[in-house]
Amino acid sequence: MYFVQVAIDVPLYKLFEYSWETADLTIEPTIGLIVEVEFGRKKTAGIILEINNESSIQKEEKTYSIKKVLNIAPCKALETKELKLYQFASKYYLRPIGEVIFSTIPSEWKNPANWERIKKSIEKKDGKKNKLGISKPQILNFNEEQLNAIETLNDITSCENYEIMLLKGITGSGKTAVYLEWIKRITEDKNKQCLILVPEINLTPQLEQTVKNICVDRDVVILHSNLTPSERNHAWLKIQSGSGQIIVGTRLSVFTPIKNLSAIVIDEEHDNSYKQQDGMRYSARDVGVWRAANLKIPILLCSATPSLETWQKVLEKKITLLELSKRAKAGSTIPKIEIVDIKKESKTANFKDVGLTNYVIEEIRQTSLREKQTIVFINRRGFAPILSCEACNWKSGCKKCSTWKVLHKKTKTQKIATLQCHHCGLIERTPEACPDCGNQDIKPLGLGTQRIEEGIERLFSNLRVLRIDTDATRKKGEAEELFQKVHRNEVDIIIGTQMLSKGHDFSNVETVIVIDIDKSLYSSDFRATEKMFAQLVQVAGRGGRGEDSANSKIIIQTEFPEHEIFSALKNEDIKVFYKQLLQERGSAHLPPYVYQALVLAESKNQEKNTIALLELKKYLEQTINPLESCIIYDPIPRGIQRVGGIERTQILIESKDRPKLQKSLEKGLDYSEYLKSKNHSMRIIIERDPITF
DNA sequence: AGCACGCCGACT
DNA sequence: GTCGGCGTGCTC
Repeated sequence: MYFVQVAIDVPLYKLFEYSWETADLTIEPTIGLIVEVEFGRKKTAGIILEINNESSIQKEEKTYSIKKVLNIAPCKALETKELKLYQFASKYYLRPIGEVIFSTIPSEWKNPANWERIKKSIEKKDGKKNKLGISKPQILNFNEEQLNAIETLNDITSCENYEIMLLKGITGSGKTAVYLEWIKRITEDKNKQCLILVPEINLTPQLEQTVKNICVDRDVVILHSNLTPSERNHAWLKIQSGSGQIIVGTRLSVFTPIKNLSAIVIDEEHDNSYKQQDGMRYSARDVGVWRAANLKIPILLCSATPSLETWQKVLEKKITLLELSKRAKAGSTIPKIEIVDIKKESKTANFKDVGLTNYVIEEIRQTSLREKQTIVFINRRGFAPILSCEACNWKSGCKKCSTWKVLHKKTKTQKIATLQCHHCGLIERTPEACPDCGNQDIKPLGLGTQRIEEGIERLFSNLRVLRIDTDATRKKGEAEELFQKVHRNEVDIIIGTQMLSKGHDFSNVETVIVIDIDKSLYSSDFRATEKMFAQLVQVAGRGGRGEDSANSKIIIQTEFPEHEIFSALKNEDIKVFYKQLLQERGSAHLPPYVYQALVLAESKNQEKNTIALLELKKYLEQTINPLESCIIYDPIPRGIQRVGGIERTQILIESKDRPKLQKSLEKGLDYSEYLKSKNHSMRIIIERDPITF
C-alpha cells in the first residue's frame, strides 16, 4: 500500500493525498499516471506526482483510495520530461501545477466518466487504415542562400545538442521551405518527431498542405483549439505513440507530450499571439526554448522581424544567426516604399470621407488598369470607432468598459446597424438619434474597414471590392474561402485588418496601401514602434510576390513622414534600426535589459484594488532584501481601466536578475492569497514578461 | 474553479 | 409559509 500525491485541476497550490491499494489495482503506482479520484462530491481526473509509503495526513478521517486508472496506452501516463516542463511552467508563471497540466490535456479526459467511450472510439479509429495522403512530392529549387542555411541547420543538428538558432529572412525569402527541408531531413529517421509552432489558426490550413507536399510520407498532425474532441484525442494518441512525426500547432501545442521530440520550429517568433493573455499567461516561444534546452535538441526561431529579446541574444552570440536576404521566387522583388504626407492632403473631400489621399486613389486606379490587385490595410474593424453627437458632445462610450462602442453598419450577415464594444462583447442597436439630446444628426468619427469598403465601392464602382476582417470571417472556413477568392483573382481591391498580413502569398497583389497608423507611432507602449515595424514589414511583404512585380509598391499614409520607422523600412538591412531600438531600451532600463512582471488586481472597486496592491508593495519592500534589486512601482490603472464592469489595477515589478524577480514574485503570490481572502471577489493575477500594460 | 451550506427577500 | 439570491468556506 502506498500514499500518492495527486495534482487536480483546481486553482490551489497543493496536492491531494490518496491511498493506493496495490492488491486491488493489480499494478504498482507510477509518477505521471492519470487516475480517477473522488474529490469533494465529484469524481475527477488527477495526476500522480509523488509516491510515499506513509500518509502525511494526521487526521483520523476517512482516507480515500484510488479505484481506477486511465488505461489508454500510450496516453495513460505523462512522462518525466513532460512533467518537468509542466513543473517549470508552474513555477515560472506562478500557477498551480494541476491547472498547468490539465489545461494541456484534452478537456474530455478530465471526466473519468468519458474514459471508456474515448478508449472505444480510439480503438475503432485505430482499426481503420491510416490514410497517408499520397500527395505529389514537391521538388523545391533553392537559391544559394537557402542552401547555405539548410546546410548549416543540418550541420548543427548532427551535433545532437541544444542549440538555439534564428532564421532571419525578408518576407518572401522562403523561410518556410528552408525549415521544412530541415524538418524533412530530421524526420527521415522514423523515430524522430518535430514540432512546428505557428501563430494563428488562420495560417494553418495552407501550411498543412505545404508541409505535406514537402515532407511526403510523414504523418502530419495539426493541433489547434478548433479541433473537435475526437480529432483532438486522436491527434494526442498519434503524437504520444510517436507515429505523428510532424506536429503543426498553435501556442498550446508547446505543452503537448511528444514521444521523441527532436527539433522545434517557431515560425514568426516575434508574433504576439504566442503570448497567452489569460489563465496561465505564458509565452509559447519562451516555453519552447526552455523545452528544447531541457531535451537538448535544436530550436529554430523564424522571422523577418525578430523580437528585440531574440535579437539581443543574437548580438550576445547566444543565438546562431542564419540569414536570407533575397526573395526566393524568380522575378519577385522587394516592393518600393512610399510615404505620403497627409498633412498636405487632409483637406480633400475624399480624404475626409474615406481617409485616402488623391494620390493613393490614383495609384489604386493605375494598379487596376494593369489588372493587378490592391490591398488596403487598416487595423480597425467596423465602420467607425466612435459615434458622436455634434450638438451635445455625446459619444458612444460603453457603460461597462472604459472604451468606445464601435459602429458596425448592416451587412449581408448582420441585418441592422449596431454599436459594439470590442472588449466586453456588448452589441446593441444603433440609436436613431442622440440618446442625450435627441439630435437626429449623430456622426461616425474615424475609420474602420467597413467605411473604407463603402468609400472604395463608391469611388470604384466598376471594380470588385472585398473586405477581409473578423466580421467577414466569422464562420468556419469562411476566411479560407475569402483568401481563395483573392488567389483566384476574383477581386481587385482587398480591404482588411492584420489577419490579411499573415502568411498568405498573393501573387497578383501589386499595391499595398497602409492607413491610420499614426496613433501607434507615438504611443505610450514602449513596444509600439517594434510592433508597428513588424506589422508594416509583414503587410509590405504581401506585395510584389508575383513574377512581374516591377511596379509593386507600398504606400503608407502618415502625418509623421520623418519618423525613424519609415527610414528603417526603406533600409534593406534592419540591423541598424534594431541597434538603435536596443540602445533606447537599454538607456531607458526597459526589456530586454530588465525582466518585468505585473501584479494585476481586478474587482468592481478601483479604490480597493489600489489599497490591496499598495499593501502588497509595502509587504514586498519590507520582506525582500533591498539588495535583491527589485523595483516595485506604485499601483496604476491598466491601459484599459474597466472591462465588463471590472476595474483593473496593476503594479509593475522589475529586476535585472531573473532569479531575484522569481523570489519576490513567489513571496507576492503567497501574500496575494491572503489579500484575496481579505478582499472578497478580488482577483489577483501575476503576469510574467507582460506585453500589454 | 465548482459545489454546498447558510441566512434574508418576493411569490403560490 | 417556501423558492432562490449569491456570500463564504472547503476540497485528500
